[in-house]
Amino acid sequence: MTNPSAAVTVIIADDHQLFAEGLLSMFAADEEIRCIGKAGSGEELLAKLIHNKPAVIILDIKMPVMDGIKVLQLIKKQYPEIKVIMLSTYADRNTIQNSIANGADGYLFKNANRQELKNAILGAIANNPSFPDLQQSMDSAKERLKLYTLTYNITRKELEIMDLIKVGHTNQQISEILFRSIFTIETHRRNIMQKLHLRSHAGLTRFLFETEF
Amino acid sequence: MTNPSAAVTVIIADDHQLFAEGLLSMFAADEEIRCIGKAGSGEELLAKLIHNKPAVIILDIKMPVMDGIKVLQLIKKQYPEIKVIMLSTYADRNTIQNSIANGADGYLFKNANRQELKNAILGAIANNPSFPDLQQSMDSAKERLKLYTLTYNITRKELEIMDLIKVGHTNQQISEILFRSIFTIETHRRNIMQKLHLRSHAGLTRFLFETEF
DNA sequence: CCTAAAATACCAACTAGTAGGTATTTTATT
DNA sequence: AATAAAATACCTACTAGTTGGTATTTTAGG
Repeated sequence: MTNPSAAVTVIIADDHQLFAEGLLSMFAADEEIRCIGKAGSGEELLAKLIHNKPAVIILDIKMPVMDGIKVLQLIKKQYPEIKVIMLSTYADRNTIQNSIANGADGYLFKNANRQELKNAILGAIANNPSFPDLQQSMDSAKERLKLYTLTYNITRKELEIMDLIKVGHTNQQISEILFRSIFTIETHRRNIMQKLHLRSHAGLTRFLFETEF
Repeated sequence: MTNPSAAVTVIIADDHQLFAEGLLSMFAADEEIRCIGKAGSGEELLAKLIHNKPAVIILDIKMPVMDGIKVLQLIKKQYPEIKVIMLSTYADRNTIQNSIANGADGYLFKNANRQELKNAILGAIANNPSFPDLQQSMDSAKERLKLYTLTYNITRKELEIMDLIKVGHTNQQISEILFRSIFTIETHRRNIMQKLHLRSHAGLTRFLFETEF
């Protein structure tokens, strides 16, 4: 280490031990980043913070019982000086905006790479928060469409509706959001289910989450 | 390294780069295990295997487009000598049994720790596959019940029904599985939704997946 | 410009789940 | 043995989603 005192201290909160331990080893040899702990739940993290305050927290959004956004709120209320980077498996516009609204200092996907995570950490302490860019989101949406088109022949509109179904909207709500007749939405939905070989709404929701759609 | 030639070669297949890279660094300093690659999808993995055969593959079950079980089948068909350890976020009895039926050499949860993963890898090459134990599953079910009871006051029966809902069963099907009246299931479901402050089936399914229930 | 695919819209009959009730039986705990 | 919680069961009216049709308009590609 060239300058150990300058290393950014980090705590990782993720309910998957393997993931948390992986990140720990990832930065074990890093001079700029020093992981000083991990937590398997929001509760555990908050307890740890009482005696051990890092510069940055890497916070998984999807955790049992207390979700990441709630934990973010509590941290920012009690320790506004600690930077928090949210980690998520997928891009939900709502969650991203919620994170921003609650003072997160970054938002990263789990399929980011090591360098991107490091940049996010260093960016956070430099008051340079990084969030998924609109343009980039569009690109990944295109990627996804291409993928789904190839395997299931899902069209642009169908994908759009799948997103809205995943967020939990009913056909009625979707029809209002898209300014279309509910019959149109029903038709799209029917086509989606046919293409994915599904038979029920539950099956569709299941598919959307299981494939990390 | 005391004996480099004896190191078990491993390839990791997971669509989350951070996770895969984390595991790579995790065993970077390990003498017994040598990670020789990673893949972000089933397709990428299969392509890699043509020129680069490891002793063990660590295979995430939940991957876009081609799911882990399908990948497992293809691997075992073409390269029966390669050991495959399945990785999953949660314990779905069906998936575990499917993995066993298709010749997997182990099944691990993502909230296992480093040592458990290492044991699974070494166990796999020693023809000593490790799968979630029935007794252990029961214990984790109890843990989960305790957790949900504390936060939401979910009862044993309600938890049982939540499991069946998650798998995609309708009230009718659940009533047949449990030999109970459909009215009973409806009542339970209503109580579940009330306790979790949810208003629709979609919301419930969403909850079940988002909280990694 | 033509054409095929995609998106739009509608109808009717049906199945599944929700909401607001009530009420009995079973099980666990003092 | 008393009691409280949990599990069971039923009814009605209602909302949401499914299925099997049909048909028109828009859009993108050759």
